[in-house]
Amino acid sequence: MPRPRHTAIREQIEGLILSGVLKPGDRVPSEQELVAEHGVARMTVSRALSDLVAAGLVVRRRKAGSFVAAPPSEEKLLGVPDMRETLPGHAHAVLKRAVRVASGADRARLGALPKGARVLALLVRHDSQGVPAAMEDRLVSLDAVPEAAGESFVEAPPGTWLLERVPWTEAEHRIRAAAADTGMAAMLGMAAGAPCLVMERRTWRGDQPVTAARITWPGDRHEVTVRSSRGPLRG
Amino acid sequence: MPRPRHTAIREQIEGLILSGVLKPGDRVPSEQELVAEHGVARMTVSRALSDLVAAGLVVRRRKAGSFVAAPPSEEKLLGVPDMRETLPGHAHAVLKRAVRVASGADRARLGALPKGARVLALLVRHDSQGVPAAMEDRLVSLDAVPEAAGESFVEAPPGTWLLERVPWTEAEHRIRAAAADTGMAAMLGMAAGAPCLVMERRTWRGDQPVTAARITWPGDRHEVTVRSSRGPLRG
DNA sequence: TGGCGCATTATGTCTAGACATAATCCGAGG
DNA sequence: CCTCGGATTATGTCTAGACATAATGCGCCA
Repeated sequence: MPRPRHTAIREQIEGLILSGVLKPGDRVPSEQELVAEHGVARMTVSRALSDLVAAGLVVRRRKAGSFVAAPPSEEKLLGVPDMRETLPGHAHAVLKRAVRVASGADRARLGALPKGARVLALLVRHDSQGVPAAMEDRLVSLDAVPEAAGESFVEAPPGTWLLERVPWTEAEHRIRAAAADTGMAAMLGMAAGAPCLVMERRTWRGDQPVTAARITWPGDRHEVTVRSSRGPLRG
Repeated sequence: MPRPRHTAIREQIEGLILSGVLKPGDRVPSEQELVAEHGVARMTVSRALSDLVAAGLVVRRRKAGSFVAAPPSEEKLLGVPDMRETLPGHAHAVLKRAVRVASGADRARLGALPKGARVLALLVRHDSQGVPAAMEDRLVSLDAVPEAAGESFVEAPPGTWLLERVPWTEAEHRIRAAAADTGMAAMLGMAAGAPCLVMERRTWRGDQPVTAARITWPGDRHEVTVRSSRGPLRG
């Protein structure tokens, strides 16, 4: 079958959003404009926009128009709540911060990077009411997010900061249990060898790696929740 | 706005699928039939069916018709692979099997059950190439799945068996790290106190609890992977 | 009996209209 | 300057057609 026209229209707008040309809150072309641009009936562009709504990339408001949707909260991405929202009395401290040319190990964590690409490496401790709650060891590709090089991450922790700025297309989480080594145990105020929940999260924009984070939680202080549902749908 | 007609049509079919009247592989009414039944234009029922396809409840084949989709594999539910597919040389053994009236503890795990409801309690060990790989402690509500009472679970482990038969609408996973107690350590062939990944999965059909499983993996032999993506969409 | 090709059929996409509805914009009146 | 209400506008839904396409299955022919 020839490629449906509504698919072409949808992909054009997807491209604008995922490439960053259109940012959250920006207006996307109205039905009228798309009808004129592509020379199709209104139902056809309506279908394209409806599909984008279903995918969560676009929100539409009568009379106002169609807009790029805010990216889903980390909460929705996986049950991993945004730390600032969930941990009571959350604070964080940036323990290390370095910009460097990606090493072999960095490449292994982030995936295919161009030769000589620079990365930002961060080590952050998250506290809840003065008690250490998690350690975050993160790499950010400066190819994908150049503006991260000038960010101190004092205001917002890197997870939150990135999620607000960088549109992503793909995310992977790997969760395992591990025993705390002595360094980790000291930083988290727990016994060496005690069980920890280790989560590695990687995100991509298209084929381009964006960030890789390893977050370690004391096993007795945290759990990850994932909820999924199958129909009835929104609507 | 008055309730859209395509929504009413969609929900009618959703109801047939989720209530179990239509099972995976069954034919759903054709566009023609729905047009005649509801007195609407074909595009309207087409929209309803398209939404069901997007939700993964229905698959459509030209000339053949529309059919109830096979439920997603456990693989897709969460990155938790179906044990039979992923563990090389998988075998399982039912260690305990009991039918009883739900106790207070059973109620706490499964959620709201009618008074006097019966449950099936199972304890299953999963092996990979002769080595213990996981312990599964599961409750099944016999209100939701009466046919489970007569099933031995020798052929297929309970997770696989249930997934093939019971349509679900909601699933929740909680993942945490814990130290193995002596009993668990003995059954899994690991040291007491060693880290384990504990996953509790609960599923519902509508408001009705279906099953609750607690699966314990040795921390060094397993990890859970979750992948999510945001557009480009299928199609 | 067996295999091939074509008619049939259900879905997939699209059009050019129509009316409904929510929300914004803007002007009139206070 | 502020507020209320109506005109405007973009989206939401729907119709009655149309043509395209894939796949089934039947009949024809060997």
